[in-house]
Amino acid sequence: MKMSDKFTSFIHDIIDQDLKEGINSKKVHTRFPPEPNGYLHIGHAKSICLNFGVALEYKGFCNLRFDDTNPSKEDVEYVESIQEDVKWLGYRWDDRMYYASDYFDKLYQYAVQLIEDDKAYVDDLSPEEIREYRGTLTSPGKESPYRNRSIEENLDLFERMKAGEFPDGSKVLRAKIDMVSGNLNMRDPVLYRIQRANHHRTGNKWCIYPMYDYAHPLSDAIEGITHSICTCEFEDHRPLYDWIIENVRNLNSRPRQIEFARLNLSHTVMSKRKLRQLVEEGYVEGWDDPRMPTISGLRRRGYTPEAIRDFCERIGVAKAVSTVDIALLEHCVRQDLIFKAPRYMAVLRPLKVVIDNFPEDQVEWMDADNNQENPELGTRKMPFSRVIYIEQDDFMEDPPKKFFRLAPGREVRLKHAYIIKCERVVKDENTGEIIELRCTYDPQTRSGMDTSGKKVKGTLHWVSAEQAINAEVRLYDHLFVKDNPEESKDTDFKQNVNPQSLEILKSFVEPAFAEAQPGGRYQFLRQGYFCVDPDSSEEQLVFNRIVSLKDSWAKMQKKK
RNA sequence: UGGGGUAUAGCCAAGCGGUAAGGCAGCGGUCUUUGGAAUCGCCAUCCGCAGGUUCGAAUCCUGCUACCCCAGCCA
Repeated sequence: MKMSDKFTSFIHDIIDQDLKEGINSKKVHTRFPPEPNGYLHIGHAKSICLNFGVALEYKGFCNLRFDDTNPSKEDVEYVESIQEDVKWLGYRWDDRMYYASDYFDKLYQYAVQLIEDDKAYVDDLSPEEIREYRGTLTSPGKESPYRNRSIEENLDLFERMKAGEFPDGSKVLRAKIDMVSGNLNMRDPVLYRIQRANHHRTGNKWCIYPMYDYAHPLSDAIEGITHSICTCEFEDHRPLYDWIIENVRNLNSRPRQIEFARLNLSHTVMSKRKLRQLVEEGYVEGWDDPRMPTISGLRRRGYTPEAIRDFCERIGVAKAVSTVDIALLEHCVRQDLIFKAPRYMAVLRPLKVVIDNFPEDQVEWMDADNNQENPELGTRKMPFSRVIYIEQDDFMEDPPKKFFRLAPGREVRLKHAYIIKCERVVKDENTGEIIELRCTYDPQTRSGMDTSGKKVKGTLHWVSAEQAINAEVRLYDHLFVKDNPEESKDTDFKQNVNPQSLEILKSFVEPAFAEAQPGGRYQFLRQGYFCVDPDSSEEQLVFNRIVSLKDSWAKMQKKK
């Protein structure tokens, strides 16, 4: 998609058509309807961007509605985190935050109406019996012996269900539709069940609760929703959705359900059940672990709302089952941060370098732009002195041909400073391990000066030892080693957890980081984008790697 | 013996009877005081398969095939 192209999809086509035909007074009103039973993830972000996005594009509205019809699974903890996540993504619902539970009274009245119209009945069959009577995918169901109770008896029984006269599970209210339908959802679906549970909003007022299939279309109609966008697994619920809308009297709006394919992302899992397992079995540290595809995890990792919105736009909306390459998500955040993030220096795996011809107690403050490509981010001073650190990877004692970095006898530029030459390698006598490098610098090559025509192949980042700040750096990688962790039905996805998804380093960062605040995002020059973690304290900065920079050297090495 | 849906490049995805957009990934060049960024170029003679209609088909018709969803008093 060209970035200038207007975002479009089959959903836009449907809306355009409805608008053309003047359906629903030519308004567009959507809703994002999470059940408050877990944390939101990137798949929900797709739905949020779609629903709020469509409303914005058509100058309509999008409601936030909690689908809280099953008190045994839901909790206020989740309604709070969901609001926070939607807000963080950049969407506003103003005063349009609702709960399906707001409509419990109305929903009850509508049910009474259906009974009066002989379209619903109270069934005494047990859950097991209902299942048996439902038939199977390939064989028809049969009608319940209670299906033909009189309207009066149904009315009485339903009222007594509500009054708490019957034990949990002993009776249900069912729609009277068609027990031989090829669509199982139409085989007299349950509308209400008896469940004594404390509801997070209505407390103990109710002991009967409506089912999703009943509550959802009616909630949509009550709110004047015009386009009720959901995922494909609800496609064969649509006839029931429409049946409810058509058979409840006096509804003044006709919402239309439209289905799209849910998001799958490579190298991760998306189902609430699996994410919960990762948390509970200790594969990650919590729902907001930076490796999690949850909104809270991505936020802590350092992803921006802009990047996530851009991602949701780029992946498009369609109905085919698909798995988006996580590289696209990573591309989006690099793209967003490229001009926004100050580019500072951090040496992740330090190697000591002594510059022998630099005066012992001298500190020279170098001018450094904060973002070469965005002058608006200003400049800072970087101390340069006799002892500095460079990256271990930036030195090789016996380098291959294409290695452009430091090696014995070779010269490289230190970004924002001087060109140095490696004169000598100092090793531990016993282990042979490289302890430090002795180098010399060329005073004529200070950054910005005429470098007397001197060209070097490589430019390194560095940190002056004396002024360096200690930091913990958390390097994150894909949570799973396989692009599809659930390769086949008989693989346990946890077998594919990446044992190297987190690497913790003790690093040195330049003094400019002294002012860094939790949530702050930076580019560590030549390495990637990093975000200050809330675990940071006065004593210790903690950084999360959001994403690495593209690295063609690493790629070359990998190919070999 | 059922019902619903989907098939266009490695991954997404436009396309709506006039001769295959775009993005990501990949590959190659230029440039570069980040092996980053930027920039230029390459990357489907072909649209799940087989027939048919048409001057002309990814688009229409017929028949296959593959994959996904559905038998909660979950959503």
